[in-house]
Amino acid sequence: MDEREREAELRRVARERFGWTDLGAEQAEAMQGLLDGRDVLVVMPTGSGKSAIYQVPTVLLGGPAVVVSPLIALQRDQVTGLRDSEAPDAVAVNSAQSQSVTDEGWQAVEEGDAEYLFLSPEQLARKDVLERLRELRPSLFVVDEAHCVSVWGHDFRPDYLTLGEAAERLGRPPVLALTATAAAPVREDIVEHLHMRDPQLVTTGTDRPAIRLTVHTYTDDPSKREAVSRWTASAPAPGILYTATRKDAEAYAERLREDGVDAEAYHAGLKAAERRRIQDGFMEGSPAVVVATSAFGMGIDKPDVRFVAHASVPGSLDSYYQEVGRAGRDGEAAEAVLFYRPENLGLQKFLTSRSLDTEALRRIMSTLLEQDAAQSRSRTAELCGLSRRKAGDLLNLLEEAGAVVVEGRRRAVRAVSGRSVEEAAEAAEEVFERGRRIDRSRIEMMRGYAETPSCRRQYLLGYFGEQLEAPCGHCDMCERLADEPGPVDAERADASPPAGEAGPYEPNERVRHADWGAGTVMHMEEDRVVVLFEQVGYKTLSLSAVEEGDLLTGA
DNA sequence: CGGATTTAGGATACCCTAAATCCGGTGCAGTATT
Repeated sequence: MDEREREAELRRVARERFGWTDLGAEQAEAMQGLLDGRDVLVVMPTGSGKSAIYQVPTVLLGGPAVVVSPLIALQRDQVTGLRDSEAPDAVAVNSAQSQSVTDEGWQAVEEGDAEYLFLSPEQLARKDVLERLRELRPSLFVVDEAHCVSVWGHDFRPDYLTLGEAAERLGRPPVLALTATAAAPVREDIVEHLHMRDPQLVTTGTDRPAIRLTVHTYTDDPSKREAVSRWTASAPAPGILYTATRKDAEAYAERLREDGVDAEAYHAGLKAAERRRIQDGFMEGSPAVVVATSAFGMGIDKPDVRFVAHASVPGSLDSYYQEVGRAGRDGEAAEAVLFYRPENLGLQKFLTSRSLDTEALRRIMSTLLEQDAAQSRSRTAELCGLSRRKAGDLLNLLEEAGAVVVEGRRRAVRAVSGRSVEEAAEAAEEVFERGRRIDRSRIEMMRGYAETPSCRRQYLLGYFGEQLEAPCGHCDMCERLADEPGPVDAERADASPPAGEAGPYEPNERVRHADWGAGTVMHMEEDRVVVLFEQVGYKTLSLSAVEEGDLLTGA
């Protein structure tokens, strides 16, 4: 079958089984890649039909799709959605449902009555689950919300880092990773940890032009709180106000209710039933405003959210834009307002300051070196007197450092010979430190966005590796510069070098720094350049200093 | 890292200031307890 016939097949299935008559070019491109047996990384905004990309090809490939989904609530929604349609059925395997439901689910897939199987990464860390999946001969391995690999894998949910092994264990079908936003380091993490091979990248672009970007800066806490409350109370609902802590979520929600706003707090400290009630209510229109920690939002696809405000800075532009992206999905005007105090970055620094048990790291390495054969992860934990969780974290680091390899059949771990315990431990420590440096540099990029003297959107898109040629005209900086009397406004808001007079560096250009090594130019301003270095993360350099010291060379 | 709260201490007779301490986000799964 040639390419044209396959596309016709895809369109036919999309129409007949799913009722979709208009496949987008990017959707079709990604589906074709999968049918060709390729790995595909898709970066597309939520609501643009990412799920279709695996749902349609699964029908043609003749084997179920294994879909990794981070939240049980999300799995439930997707299963229900597919059951209510003409499309093939779906089932989920997780701890929140009874054993009998899970058994029926497995059976349905085994008998061909269901084509999609939703699971968490934790399920895929289980030997029995992998074994059963392998016998199903899955046709696709799909990772939904794939940025979680990078955002959660390194500490919060380490099983995200072993999904690549899991895919291999169950027969290594084509791997599809889906996410709405992913800057370069996040994409690299996804590709590396899912063991993707020469993945095809399909993206529709990150920009959401209808969202107006604004930052308000405050020096003291009380005036910021007052401004947040007032602004939110008068903003057109529905909307989401993000806070950094649970306590703040409660406090702002209460204050807003006093001001007559239909607002409720949402965070992971609430009972499950309460959370569901608030989320469902928000979808239906009440509460009109949800005041939430980062716990709120994944899987929320409400088209008419009119604002997403942040009472405090998040720890990265990745998180910020992920949250902002929940506004204005209907394409109508929406507001993204950040209430900024530089001091609030301190909390984010705390939250990213994990520590490393260097003693346990050495213990694992020396124990593994003493073994004749590869050991399972849990056996390794036992031998070293560590919890499975902690040993797993450390093994992930050692693996990334190349000191430990995972052997196919049992996912068993073995120390690479020829390296001393000390060398291996130091290599793993370096991997850890690199992660910490990158986390820190992400916080600095968040600061950079809040403090940029030029167009916010240009800064934001530059961070995601996309270039906006002219200032957007739809952010507070563009508007501020336009309001000030003076010559040609657009030109003044445009901090990038004038056309025809190209700056010394081009976005996406590879460069090398004397101390920081290799990197990629992400964003240019009149007198500064933002570079993403592989080893130290994002750095903002002054162009004059760079030129004087001859700090950057082409790579 | 910074904000909120508690504790200690000095100076004065009830209170104020400074230092010390604590706390902060995201979910799965499996186990113990009603």
